[in-house]
Amino acid sequence: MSTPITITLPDGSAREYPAGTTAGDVAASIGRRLAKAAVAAKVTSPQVSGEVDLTRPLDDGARIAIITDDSAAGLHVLRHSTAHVMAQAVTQLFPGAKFSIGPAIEHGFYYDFDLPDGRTFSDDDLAAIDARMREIISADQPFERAELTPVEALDVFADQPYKREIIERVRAAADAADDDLDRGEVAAGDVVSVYRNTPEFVDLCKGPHVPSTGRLGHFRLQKVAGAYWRGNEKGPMLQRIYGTAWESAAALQAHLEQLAEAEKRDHRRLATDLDLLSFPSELGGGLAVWHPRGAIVRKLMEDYSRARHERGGYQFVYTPHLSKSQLFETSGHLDWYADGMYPPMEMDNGTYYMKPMNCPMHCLVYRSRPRSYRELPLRLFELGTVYRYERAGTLHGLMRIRGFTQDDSHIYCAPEQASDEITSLLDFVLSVLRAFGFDEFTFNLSTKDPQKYVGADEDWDAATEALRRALDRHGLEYELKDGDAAFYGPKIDIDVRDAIGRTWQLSTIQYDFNHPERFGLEYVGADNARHRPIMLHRALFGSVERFFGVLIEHYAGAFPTWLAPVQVRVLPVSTAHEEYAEKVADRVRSAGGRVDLVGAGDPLGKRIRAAKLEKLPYVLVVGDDDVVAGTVGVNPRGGEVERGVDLGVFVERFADEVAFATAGALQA
RNA sequence: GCCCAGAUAGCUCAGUCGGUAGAGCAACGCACUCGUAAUGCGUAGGUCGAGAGUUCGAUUCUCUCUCUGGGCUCCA
Repeated sequence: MSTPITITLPDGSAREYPAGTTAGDVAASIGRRLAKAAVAAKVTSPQVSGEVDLTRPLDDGARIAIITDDSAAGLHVLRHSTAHVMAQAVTQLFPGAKFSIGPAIEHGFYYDFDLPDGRTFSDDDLAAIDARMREIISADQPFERAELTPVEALDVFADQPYKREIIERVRAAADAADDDLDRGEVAAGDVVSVYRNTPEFVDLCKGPHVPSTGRLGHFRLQKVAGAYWRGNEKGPMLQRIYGTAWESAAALQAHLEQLAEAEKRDHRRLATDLDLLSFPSELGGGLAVWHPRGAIVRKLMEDYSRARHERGGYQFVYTPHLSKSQLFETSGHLDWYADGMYPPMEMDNGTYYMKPMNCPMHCLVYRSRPRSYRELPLRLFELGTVYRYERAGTLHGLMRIRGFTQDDSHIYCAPEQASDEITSLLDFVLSVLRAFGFDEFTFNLSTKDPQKYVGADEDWDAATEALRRALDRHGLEYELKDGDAAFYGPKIDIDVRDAIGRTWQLSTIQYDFNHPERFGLEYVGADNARHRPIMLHRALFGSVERFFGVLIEHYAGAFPTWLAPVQVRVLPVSTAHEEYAEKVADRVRSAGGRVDLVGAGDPLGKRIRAAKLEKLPYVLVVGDDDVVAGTVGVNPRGGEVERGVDLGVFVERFADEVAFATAGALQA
């Protein structure tokens, strides 16, 4: 027998094992539960570093951590392995199918296929593929790893052109660093790793995988979609199947319920159900009309925004929706975003465009007269409606729309003021978002896209530094998004987490030294010399329409009382109580409440039900007792019914609740 | 823009193997006058998304367009 090897566990303890021991053996030696939950291992040794299969023999001196199925890394392995099973099922059911890539993604996996004769998948096909996958899982096929040279691998995948292309690319590009897609598919260097399940089915893959298909099973195939090979819209369109996979039936079930919950909250459905707005096809895609119920919420959002900006030292401006092309030539938008703008309108004295952004117009306001350093920072605010020609396939309810209104501000300041301004801006943004019920945020710092930028590198560096400093001053964690900046400068984007854990990108703070340059903006400094200001673009809601959509989903249509289209509904028990009900409604109305009344035509239970389906914050039921005592029966949304509440007491409580919610705007 | 799937009453959906359509809810009317999530009966409501083709006849089959949904790509 060869000499034993020493393995170090995550707690620092070292154990001895016979040579040839695998990560799976180590897991088994620690405990049955661990062995059962193990899907792969993370190993660091002189020879290997990274995630490996449980079946891989360990080297002497290796440090090892078992990856279990409920960890992020473990789920990734399960999903990736399930993707392989799906590919095998498809190649069996559709002879001649070519398979390309099949990674694990958040919550699941997908795999892209090219079916013979341009065939496409149907829903029936999905059911058949699902059934075949379950057979493969029952067969408990092993995932056997092999490492090949690229030449050998090309031979193995002789009839798989996409796999060959990946292998060729990896072989050709020693600098494959720019191609994450491919690196996920094969091992690094000049070794190509493959995983074989059966004599017939082998797939190119970096691994690791579960030891055998029997380890899988808690999955569901979800949908078929088209997807471009390598994401290139000029390339071939492949057939993609998405699925979700989890470590247990319970986790799968929980995820499916989460999806159902998200569907129930879909703002497009709720907008129809609650009569908030609609997208008439006569208008064209991505254009909405606001019904009274939606419009009142929007008005409240905008009123709140205006009140906050007024107190925040902003000055309000208005600018038109159209401009001659010259403006967008000056701003650079026609150079960079002509494709995203509505087509030009030729008119007698020139070419006009719908505005895709407000900033060029605001620059004209700035430039309308000489500016002094004493005016800076100059904060211009506008609820400015812009139009962008979003491609037809990208439109999505209020979330992606062609005409929308930005709560848009451009702050002109001296470069040395920028850092302070951004710092206080962050406070302002978060305070407004909190007022709408969001309290978890994530921050992204987007830096220069080397392919798409204007301006000097030193300016970019200084601007990025100013943003970074502001984030640091707040002690905020942020993610660096390399290359995600706008062409004119770096930015901070703020995402919020909603009630069911989804994140939405809403606010943005962008640093721009380019527009002031292009528009020749200046101010006279204390030194009596001319200086160039910098400009901060910022939006809190981003788009009022989109923000409204997010609010609908966040609250599932049950808006907080201060935002609810109808806050209080009064229901007389019978017609005899209608006169008193009118009095109650008047009283609530004069306290500023949005109130309505539904007479006793329908049974009370039916009227209550209707009010609940409309998600109204308060239903007031009034009957004989109330007429006599001057009270109301209060049925609050999500709470217990309270009979005999004094009308004055209810009105006071109600007014307090609304005042508290909007306190941020009312305080200085 | 590309791939796939759709579009029937205000909403959710059924149906027509080619002979111009039906339910539930909503609306309206009548009766009921009721104390906290669906009272009963009745009435009305549809160019079956738009246009063209095939056919004696098209909502149904074919094509084009528009819009919608899921993806891809894009997103100042």
